[in-house]
Amino acid sequence: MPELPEVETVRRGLAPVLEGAVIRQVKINRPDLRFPFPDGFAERITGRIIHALSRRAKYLLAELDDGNVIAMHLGMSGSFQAFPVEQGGGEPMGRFHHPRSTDPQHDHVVLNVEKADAVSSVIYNDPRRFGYMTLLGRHEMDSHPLFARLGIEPTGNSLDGVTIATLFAGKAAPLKAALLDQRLIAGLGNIYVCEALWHAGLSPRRAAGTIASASGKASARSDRLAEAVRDVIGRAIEAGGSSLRDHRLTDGSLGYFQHSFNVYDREDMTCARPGCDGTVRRIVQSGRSTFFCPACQR
DNA sequence: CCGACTACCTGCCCGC
DNA sequence: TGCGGGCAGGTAGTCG
Repeated sequence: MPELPEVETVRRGLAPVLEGAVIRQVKINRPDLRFPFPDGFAERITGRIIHALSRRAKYLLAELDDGNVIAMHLGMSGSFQAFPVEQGGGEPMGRFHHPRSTDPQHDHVVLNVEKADAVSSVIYNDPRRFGYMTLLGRHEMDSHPLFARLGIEPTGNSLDGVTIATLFAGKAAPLKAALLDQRLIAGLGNIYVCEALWHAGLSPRRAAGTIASASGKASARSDRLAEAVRDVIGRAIEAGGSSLRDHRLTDGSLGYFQHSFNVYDREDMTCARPGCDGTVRRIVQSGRSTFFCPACQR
């Protein structure tokens, strides 16, 4: 599922429930996701207060009051949903499968949290288990292997034509691969790379090093690409991400950016660019589908 | 170092 | 209806 816009959507959905909440109970339904949970994971986060829920690239970060950070990656199929828990009667805090969970088989982690006397269950579901969670010290963030080599965020103003020209200078790899490389720009995935290249009118097969001017500085191409990336990511976040298959917001509703796709999953359809009569093609690059219009993406 | 490829895991969809 | 193959939003590890 999730690229940066989906993770940011999850963060915005969970923040009101988690920020300022105390973790009352943690249930881990299996020893591992993609990687084993750290030793004592459940015990070490139980009783902690979550000061802030932030995001770096495709990682969700729960910053705890003891200086540790829970880093969570959703892999391909991870999702969170938050449910209010009725209090009084029964033992709601002890419940693992929430009655409203639609896929209890893959509910791997349940956090019961309390904030202002309201109790919520926050459930992590992940059928393919490519996601993972770990716990690290706040001050380890810059040196930790998961984060040390992450590139710049594609949001805000940090990504401009100069930056992207510099990052891609001398690269023989195709633009598609360079944009997916988390060490250069962190947070893009298959969908939004395809969409950004379409908006920029650039071929996914073009060598990344060729978007700079002859002197290696920013060019019309690098400016266009930087703007396309920022614009696609920004609009996708506003739309609540893209809901393919199973991606849902934390309240169970659907994002709607998939209705704004111009090339992704549109093989054989006519190019959406006004005045272009090209046909969207699907090719495979480094083992992954790329969708693009050969007529207007050069 | 770079770039291409494989593996990880489950579910779904399509064609036969 | 059942079955095999291909495909899926990510990335760590390996290999040339």
